[in-house]
Amino acid sequence: MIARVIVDVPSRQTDRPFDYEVPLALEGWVEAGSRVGVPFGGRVLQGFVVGVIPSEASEVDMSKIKPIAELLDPLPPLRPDLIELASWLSVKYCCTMIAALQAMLPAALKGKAERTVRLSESFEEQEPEAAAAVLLPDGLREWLRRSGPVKLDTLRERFPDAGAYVKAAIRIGLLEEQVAIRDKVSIRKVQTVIPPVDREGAAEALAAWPARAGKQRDVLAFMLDAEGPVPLQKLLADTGTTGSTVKALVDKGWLTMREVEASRDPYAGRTFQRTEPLPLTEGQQEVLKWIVASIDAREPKPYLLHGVTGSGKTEVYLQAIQRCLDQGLQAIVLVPEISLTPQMVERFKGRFGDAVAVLHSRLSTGERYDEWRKIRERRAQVAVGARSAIFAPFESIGLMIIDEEHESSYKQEESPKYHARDVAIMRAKQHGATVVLGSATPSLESFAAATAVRPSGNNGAGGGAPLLLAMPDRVAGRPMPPVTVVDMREELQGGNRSMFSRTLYAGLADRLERGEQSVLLLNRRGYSTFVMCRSCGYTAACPHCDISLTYHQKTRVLRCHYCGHSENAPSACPSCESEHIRFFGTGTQKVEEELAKLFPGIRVIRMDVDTTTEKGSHEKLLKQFGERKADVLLGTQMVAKGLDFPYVTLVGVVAADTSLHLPDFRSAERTFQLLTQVAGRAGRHELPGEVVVQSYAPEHYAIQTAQHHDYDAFVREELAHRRAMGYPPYCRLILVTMSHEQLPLLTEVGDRFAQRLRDAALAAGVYGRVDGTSGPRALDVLGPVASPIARMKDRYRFQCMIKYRGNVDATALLRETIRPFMEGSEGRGVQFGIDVDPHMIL
DNA sequence: AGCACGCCGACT
DNA sequence: GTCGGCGTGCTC
Repeated sequence: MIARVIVDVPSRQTDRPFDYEVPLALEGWVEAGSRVGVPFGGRVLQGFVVGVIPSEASEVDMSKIKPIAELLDPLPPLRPDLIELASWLSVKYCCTMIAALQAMLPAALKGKAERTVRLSESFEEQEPEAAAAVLLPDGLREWLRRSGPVKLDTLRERFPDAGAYVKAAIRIGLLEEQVAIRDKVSIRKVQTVIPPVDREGAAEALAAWPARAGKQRDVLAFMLDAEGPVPLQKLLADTGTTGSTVKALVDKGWLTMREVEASRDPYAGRTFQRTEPLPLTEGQQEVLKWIVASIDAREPKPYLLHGVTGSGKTEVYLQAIQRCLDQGLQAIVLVPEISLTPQMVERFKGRFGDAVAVLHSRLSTGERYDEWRKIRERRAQVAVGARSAIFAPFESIGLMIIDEEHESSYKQEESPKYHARDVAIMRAKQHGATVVLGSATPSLESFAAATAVRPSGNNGAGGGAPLLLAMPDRVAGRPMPPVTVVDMREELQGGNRSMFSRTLYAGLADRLERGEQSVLLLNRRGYSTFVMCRSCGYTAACPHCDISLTYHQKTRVLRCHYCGHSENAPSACPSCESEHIRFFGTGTQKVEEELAKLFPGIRVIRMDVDTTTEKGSHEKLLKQFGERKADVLLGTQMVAKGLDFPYVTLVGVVAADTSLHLPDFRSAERTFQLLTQVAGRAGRHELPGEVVVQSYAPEHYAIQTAQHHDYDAFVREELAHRRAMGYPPYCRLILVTMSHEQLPLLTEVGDRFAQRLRDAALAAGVYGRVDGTSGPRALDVLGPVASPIARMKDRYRFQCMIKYRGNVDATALLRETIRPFMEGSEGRGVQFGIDVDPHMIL
């Protein structure tokens, strides 16, 4: 048999299956989805089997075909549907197959070759002369004799000069070399102790136990009470002994030890209060009815659930999932990374217990792998996680929920640059599953699709337009909090030069007096600290990238976000030697100082990049705030999402329009979403809430509509703008980024590439302007222009924007045009990056 | 991506 | 005259 293998080489030239012979010993074990080690161009690599065919069906010359070196997992990590999904991903997002496959699997399964050497056992005796000719340095041979197989890397570390000897020794067979794929983490093994088989005998022995071996007696007594194997760690902890005591009992034959597989459970030791389904409001019932009917019908159907903040979407999710489980189907819940807090996990674990696997980036590689295996081995039926959990290897999915559907974290910014929403809709087709996109502020793309305003001829994931479901009311009839918009220009004219308007100041003072809490949002992107000289205007920039360096207060180091370059912070300006060099803070620091000045003794928790880099710090800060250990929670975007504290009665937005005027067509949408989300943090419980929004452009529709909690009005305005400007959802975009070390070469290749693309579009009869008034089918190529970050890692960057609408297979056109640039001499080393449906235009 | 094979500069 | 620079080209 021949296995068709995708090898782990992230290059377009190797982006196709290679044929390998399945050794007789592995026949029946190697199947589509298996992970294998294969020889490839003089080394051993990891690869994924995407198909197994009879030997005669291979089109490769027999003499070229090598055998598979090893099989890496007993159970293939990939299911057939995931292989199919990977092909779809690689086509839709123009990425390599290996990148698509790897995106679906936990990092633990990215094994690398490890080379080991060991002394040949018989060689020295049989060929003493040859052995003598390769006099391995003193100590090296002795070391090898003692330690058995040794990692080549380790050997190089300890004997840096031994290279030539080792090579010669391998050549004549004195040393044997072995190459195997080694995973980043392995399946965790735990020692367990097994109770005595002869319980009566043990009991008798115990009765007559010598007094001096008291510890052994305790251990044996403990084990007699045990019903089954006891983990060694637990036994030691419970009896207060050490390993030697147990070992003595093992040696005497009373106990035996065994190694068993174990999971690293990130929630070990935590018990989750079992919760029962809550009674639903009429609105919730109506929505649930639709979803349940859809799950039962097992037809792939997407729903857009537009529910205002506090309308009880999560309870609907929980009951829909229950329906799935009752039907023997599995469910996936996606939550934005930032809101995947312990409270969120608790709601799912509380309802479904051990059937829940949790997948998020804060887990260690090993923990993630174990949670993933719970799914693969059918020990879990519900996956709750961030973006990549959409690839959970379930067998038959009934429901996929994407909560806070509008969140940009569902778009992956590295290759493959997929959007979890599109993947969900594709998987739904494969499984006959229902998709629920939930949000208080649905993305314009989803809303437009659900209301049939979309570019004609959807060539995306397809699956039909989502049906719009609405939950316009908060549970228990709680009102939306009133929003006051303060015109900061008037404040300034009125003589108030502080960053707080009189309204916000009064609000804060009032909460302090009443012992209630406030949330302050500083809506600011690119909130990192940077260094500037106040005398000459010098700013510290990365020598490899066109970007300012970020100042890290703790280590007093300047670091580049893009390439990792770091240097010590200067004490004087490197340009003019002035000492007026300043570290400009995040803005939140400034607000914090101002608060301390205005309200002496105020307790502030600041949440921004500086205070949340440490693991778990995010949760710790929120916990403190929840315990009312602070009066004000001050932060960036991250305070807007999913928080629910009963004593928060005031939400202030310090400067609402800082995100409004970014050169990005989504800036109004982002601003509206942020304001609406943050406003939803107030008055979620008995105490009524209030929101104060400070702005220099209070008349802007994004702010006006957010003030009135009027999503529909916002969408109307925004859609009109998008139509006029010819932006999504009235067209689709593909961003092509090109980079090279040499600028002239890059501009030349870039221009030619754009021209080729226009020619191709012209030949296909679709070339034309794309805006609100253009015809039903058109594709336009804008640029190339210098990227907003014009240089990164010593490479210049240019980009082209492809805009198209209607039934145009733009990715196919792009792939065909790009091929000669990638493979042939035409590209001349220019690197191409493709982002389909980009989110970051900047 | 690596590693090999292949043509032109600074060394024993 | 050789060692080695990294420029193309292939990997089942």
